[in-house]
Amino acid sequence: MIQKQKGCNDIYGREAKIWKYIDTVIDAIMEKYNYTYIRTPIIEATELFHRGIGSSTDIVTKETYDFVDRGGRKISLRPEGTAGVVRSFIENKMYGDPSLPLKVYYNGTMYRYERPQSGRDRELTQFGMEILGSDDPLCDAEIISLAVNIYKMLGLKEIKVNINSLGDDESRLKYREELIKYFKPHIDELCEDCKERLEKNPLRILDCKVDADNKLIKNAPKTLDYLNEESRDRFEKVQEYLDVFEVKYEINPNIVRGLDYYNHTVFEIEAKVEGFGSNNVLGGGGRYNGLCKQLDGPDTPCIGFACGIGRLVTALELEKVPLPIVEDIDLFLLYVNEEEKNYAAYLSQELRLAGFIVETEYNNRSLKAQFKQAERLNAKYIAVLNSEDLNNNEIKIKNSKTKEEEIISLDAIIYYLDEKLNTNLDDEEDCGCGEEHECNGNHDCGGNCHCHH
RNA sequence: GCGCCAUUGGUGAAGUGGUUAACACGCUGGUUUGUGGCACCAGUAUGCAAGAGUUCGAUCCUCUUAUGACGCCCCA
Repeated sequence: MIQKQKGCNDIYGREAKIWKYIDTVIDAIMEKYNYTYIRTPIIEATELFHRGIGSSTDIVTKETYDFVDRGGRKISLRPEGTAGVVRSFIENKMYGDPSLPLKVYYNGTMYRYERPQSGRDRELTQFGMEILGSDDPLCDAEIISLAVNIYKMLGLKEIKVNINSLGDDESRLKYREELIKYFKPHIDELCEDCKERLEKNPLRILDCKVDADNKLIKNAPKTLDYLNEESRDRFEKVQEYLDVFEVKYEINPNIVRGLDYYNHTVFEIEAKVEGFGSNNVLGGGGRYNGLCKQLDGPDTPCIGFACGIGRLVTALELEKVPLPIVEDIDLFLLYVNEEEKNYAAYLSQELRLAGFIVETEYNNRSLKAQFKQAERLNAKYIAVLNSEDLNNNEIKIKNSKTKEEEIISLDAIIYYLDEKLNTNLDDEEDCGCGEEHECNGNHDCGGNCHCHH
């Protein structure tokens, strides 16, 4: 049997509905914030990622899917979205648009050649947004608050926002040096991984799990102490705007992002819900003012955010967030003979075009089996087509929950269903009492919803 | 790249170095029921991830590979 590739997933059924739902929420809110959708290729020149993300980062040196195409070109599957967006920004000369900043969002598949584990796959879907062409701290705050609002809009409550500032390149370099200077005399007190980090990526030592309680780390110099005045002012400004947006956040000096292109504001949003694996960061981002120039474009200040959809789905499920996912059908049409089957076919089309979710039997199974099928599909109503009834222009409709059965005129069926189904909907809608009561099971919340009836 | 555990039917799974791989659910058919959902009867893995090895004989032992789970590095 041919199996799917390691770390890739087939998404179908209920899970696929959740993914589609998330997409609709994202599209809706991004439209309000006036971000336009951008779609860039999944394959890019390998060089883009080496120059963009940084050739010293693990993500580029050992985690890209690389290949040489038939024309001898070095190609990589994109491991993240920003580099492609910036490439597109430059290549299409979007920087010349007088209406800058450009606000865009993407939503697509990324690939990283990693060992899969909880919350990490080789094929992942990331949604992300970028503002290109503005250095205004308001942009930083907007991106962070927008990210938070998306999580909120989806119904997540247990999230935490961590922010930090790496400062400009000058501050960042100086800090790095100070950090090495600080740890070097104590190298023997660090864990094996940290000894390596000291040269490679000293900032990561601060985030070490083994040495979490190490006094050395707690007393290490903080990024924020090494910001120059300008950087510090801008970080404070970002916080002011965040307060305006009423975003709750924490300053976490240990937030160090993995990609080389970040400077100034960096942030991460983590899931705090019980049960998440060790990878609990839902999304993160930051400012990358140097990237555009690095890729031979004009010096353009930018900021962005990216979020893994897979982890988002996990968070939604762990928090048991009620989702508006349709998992039942309105009507199932049963039949026994060919004449009835023809009518079932005809009627199903009529009712579908009238807006109802209608199913019928395809395999000529026994009536008993058809009833079971109707039950499996969660049909709200069941109609057994009967030649005699049909000749009398009548149809027998049964409510599968109450078991009430009615014989109605065929001409009235649309009106009948409309009334019945909409009545059911009304039961579920807000009735203003604000109380918590038992879920009527008509939607997909696993019985845990807080109905505001 | 490293580590640890796992891989039995549609599903959840029990199990043993040796004739017919337990049980449950599900599914299919039948009986009964004024048209299902209850009950009863019957059927439902020629195979225990793939390959190789040890053995008289392996699903159970060994090795390799693949995949899954989790963790490390790193990261969303």
